[in-house]
Amino acid sequence: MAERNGSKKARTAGPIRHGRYRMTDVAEAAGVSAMTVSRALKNDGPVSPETRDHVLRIVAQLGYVPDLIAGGLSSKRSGFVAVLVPSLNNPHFADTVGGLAEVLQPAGLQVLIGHTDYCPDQEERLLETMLRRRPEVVVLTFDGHTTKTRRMLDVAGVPVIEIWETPRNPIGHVVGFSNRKASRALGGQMIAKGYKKIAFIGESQDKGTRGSERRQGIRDALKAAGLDWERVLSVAPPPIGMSHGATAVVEVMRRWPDTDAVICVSDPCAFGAMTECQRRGWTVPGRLAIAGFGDFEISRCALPAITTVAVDAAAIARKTGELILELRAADQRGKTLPRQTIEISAMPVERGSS
Amino acid sequence: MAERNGSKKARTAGPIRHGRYRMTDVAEAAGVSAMTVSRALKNDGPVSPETRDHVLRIVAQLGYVPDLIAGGLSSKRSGFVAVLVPSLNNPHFADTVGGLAEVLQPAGLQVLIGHTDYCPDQEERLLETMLRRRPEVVVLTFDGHTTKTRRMLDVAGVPVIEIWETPRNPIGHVVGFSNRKASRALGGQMIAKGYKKIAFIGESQDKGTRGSERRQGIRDALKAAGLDWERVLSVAPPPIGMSHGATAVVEVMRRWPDTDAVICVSDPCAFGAMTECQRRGWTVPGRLAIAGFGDFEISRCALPAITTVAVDAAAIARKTGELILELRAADQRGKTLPRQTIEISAMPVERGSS
DNA sequence: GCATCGTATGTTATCGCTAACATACCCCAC
DNA sequence: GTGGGGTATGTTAGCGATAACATACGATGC
Repeated sequence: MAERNGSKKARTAGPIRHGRYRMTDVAEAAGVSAMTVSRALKNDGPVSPETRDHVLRIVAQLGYVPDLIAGGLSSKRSGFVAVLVPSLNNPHFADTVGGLAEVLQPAGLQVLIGHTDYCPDQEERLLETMLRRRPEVVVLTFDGHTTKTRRMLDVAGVPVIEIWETPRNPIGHVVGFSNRKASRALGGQMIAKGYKKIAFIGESQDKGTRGSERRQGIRDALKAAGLDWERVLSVAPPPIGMSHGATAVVEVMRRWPDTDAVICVSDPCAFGAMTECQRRGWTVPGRLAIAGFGDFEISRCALPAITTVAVDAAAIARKTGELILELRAADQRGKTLPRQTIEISAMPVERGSS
Repeated sequence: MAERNGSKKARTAGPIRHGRYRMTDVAEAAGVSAMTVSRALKNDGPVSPETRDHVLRIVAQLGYVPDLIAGGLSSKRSGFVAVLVPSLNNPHFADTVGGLAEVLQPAGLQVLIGHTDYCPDQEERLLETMLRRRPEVVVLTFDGHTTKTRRMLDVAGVPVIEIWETPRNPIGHVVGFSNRKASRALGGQMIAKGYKKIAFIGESQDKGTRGSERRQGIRDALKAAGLDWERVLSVAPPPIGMSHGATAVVEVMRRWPDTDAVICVSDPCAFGAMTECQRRGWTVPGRLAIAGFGDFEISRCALPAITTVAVDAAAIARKTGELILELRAADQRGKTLPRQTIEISAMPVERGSS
């Protein structure tokens, strides 16, 4: 591949291999000014259809790819949306991120993804890194923010959306639901079915996480019904998976042998608990009822299917995407939107495991 | 929050809310030049320790966040690594992306993630979008690239790493394994155990995907053993999940009632098939043996545990990360690395389901 | 027929940072 | 004491695009 940039002084081959051409190269080849090329590419300003077509033909011919780093510096619009999730390896967050990306792509926005590993300090570090890219919106998944995190967001003056929970003390907009209330509803349903010795398997060091809210929701339900609410086992820091559920359920039965139902902080954990029961010959739901949270594919497919809380996860991505586009449109007109709180549905679903 | 940028002419509040300060603001406050601030922040050039500390103190005090858009334009290093995966909602790819991000973060590199939905055209579109950000390395998950995709990569002159497969016609570096060979080994093992009527449940329209390689691997094994290799069911376009496995296994038994083993393109699919068998009272592995691919958590936890192919997924992320850092270091010294092909282990694991 | 307007294009001046070069100063050797 | 070489800093000139302003020209109205 010969160097074709002879027109100007020879360019050094820097670490970024430049898409061979710059906008001025295209302009020269098309016999117009760079500004006209810019307008033709963005299809916004006034350009005659013939000029536009001509320019685009040259662009295609050369294989010119515009440089958004330069464009962003000049236009002051990075085209980035920063999205922080606790973990990518969680179908819910993966779907949320994927859904968001799909909504934003047509609008020319790109998602910058980061995962915090459920650690506020990691969130802080990651956010700082991302703010250097001047995102136009920041999306956070409720995770207990540090003081510095809040300060950075404040200083940056960037719109913030918190999702997957309705935080007590929100930073900006919210698209989510109350994990505590949803969990309480699930607990209420189990109690209504007649279970009386209900245990909860959850995560340790879960300050600020959804898991902590869910634990409290179950406790709320048990207390309200006057039942024993001490049967809480905190296994390990989030996220806990199937194998944690398996070991935890054994521990629960060792500590509180008369337990008749176990509610887990999430579906994978519940699945692990259930298979361990089956392995040991404890029938589900005969000897022990099981419930999870989240309505993952595995809960629907397991045998028996697992009682859980179904969250309208697709709606979170969709509504968040729409809100981002609105925020951006408002900003373009120099306005700011008032704080929005969008409630997402999360309902218990009774299945064979309870 | 009052506007504090009075020093120069009043700045318009553009769509990107500027972190209040620019490097010159910091320089002014510290009584040094912008260049010194830049050097202090990057900790590379010659700066006296006292100056450095002083500058960093001012930076912290003001809450200054450097602008990488401007920095990237000037230095010609975007700090981006573009990573394309078929789907985020797949524990393997999620872990790969997560692992990569962790390796690259300390080096100041940021991952730009995109998902292709197993569609070459989407890959092409996504790649074009990403190339506008001038990534320093592009990571692709083998997926059957379009001609234009290959051309764009060629023109961009950016190093490419293909992962999770060893493509026949690689674009650049490779970190992966042969899905076909691994699958063939699994098939061989099933045959050795005595299964004779083996069916395969896979994906339709799977050109260029790992699924297609796996199907061929099973066929290779069956042909080599002189067994019937026609029992192949292509259910739906990738990715197929648990529910597809469930419906497919029923269809397999309807078409070929004497089938004694079913190998699925992936573990979730195998799990779905297995639970459906159990639901119908077909014992696993008594009536029907089941195997999957990938060694997902679910295969280890299911009852019985599912025979599968264990891929050293963590190694893919680690080796790819290391290769990226090497490529970058080489580039910094103006060199290019010769094409690397790094082989990852992928071995059949026999479990209770077969 | 001339002022007025709107459309299509070009010109200029940044955007915020860093590479490359320039300078100032200090220390040491001979 | 003078030259050479190092270290710490400053100055200048872009990086490649776009916003904002300037211009050219044809159409329209009276």
